[in-house]
Amino acid sequence: MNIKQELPWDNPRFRNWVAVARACHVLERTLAVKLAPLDLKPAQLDVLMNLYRHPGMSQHDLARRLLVGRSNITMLLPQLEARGLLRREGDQKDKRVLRLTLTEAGTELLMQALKVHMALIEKAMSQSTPEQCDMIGEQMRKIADVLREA
Amino acid sequence: MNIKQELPWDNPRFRNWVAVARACHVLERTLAVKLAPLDLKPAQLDVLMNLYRHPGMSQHDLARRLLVGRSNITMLLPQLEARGLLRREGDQKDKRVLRLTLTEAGTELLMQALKVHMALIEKAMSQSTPEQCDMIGEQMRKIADVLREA
DNA sequence: ACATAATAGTTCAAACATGAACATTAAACA
DNA sequence: TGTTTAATGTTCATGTTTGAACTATTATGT
Repeated sequence: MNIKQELPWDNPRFRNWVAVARACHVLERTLAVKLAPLDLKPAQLDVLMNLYRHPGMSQHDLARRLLVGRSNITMLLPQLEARGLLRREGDQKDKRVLRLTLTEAGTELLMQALKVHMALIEKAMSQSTPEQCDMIGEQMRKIADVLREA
Repeated sequence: MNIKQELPWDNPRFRNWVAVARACHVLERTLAVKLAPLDLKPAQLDVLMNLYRHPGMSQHDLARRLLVGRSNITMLLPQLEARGLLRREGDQKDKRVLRLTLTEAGTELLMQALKVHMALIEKAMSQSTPEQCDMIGEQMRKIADVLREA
């Protein structure tokens, strides 16, 4: 059995996915650098973005959206709350859950961070035509769906 | 000024990149689970893959390829070396550098891990036609190039 | 040759993420 | 109703990642 014949690097799907992973990794690292002046990490930006789009989320929902453990959220939020970027208020109907909302300051900081994020993505995706860009997004959404059932 | 007009979520490039990031994240998490039986983490698999393709690499080169700090490598390698998966040998010409090579056992484990990784990628990318897949890889390589100059 | 710069790797403390065990509250159901 | 099961969030111990300071070695410039 000649193992070389089965090497993943000969497989287009493998090579191309490696490229995807690399691009993600590079953009994430670059984002971290560009976000540093705002004293914000990519993970924290993800929190703010999700709270902006889904105000009143519970911590559990937030954790699932971020693909992260609940305890991670517990450790992450107090920093942001102490900076006055978000509020945690107990739900009246279900006393277990905490409802999360951005404050004015949180929204403000988010908008600044989004400018940075957006500029980076523009730079990255300016290589692709709108059609290519949409196709990539479509495929990636399919991939996420397929894998979440795995 | 109506801030809503500038919201990134209205921008296709932004939305589509978010999908890319999500897909990467999901695949990475899934890979971690599937790799657990081999007692291997994604980061460790990356090390093995790079040493397989570039035998005799220095730790510094490895760190740069993995987009990670040098100290990370220093912390990562002893575990793998203790498991007999790789060797670290001092370069004769330059006594500062350590040359890294996979052992037989390391190559063996890598092949098993690659089967797992490959199966996952096959499942993910089976959604795309070969043409779409190649196009995605091509765009992603461009993105990585553009950003590394940023 | 000598002093200065740069490079490879290590160490260490701090930040961060993870998962299991736990307390509290709610839902299911007998 | 009362008991069991499940869900939410926290705590804590463990492991990982990071960046700055450090040692040792090589390159550069005078």
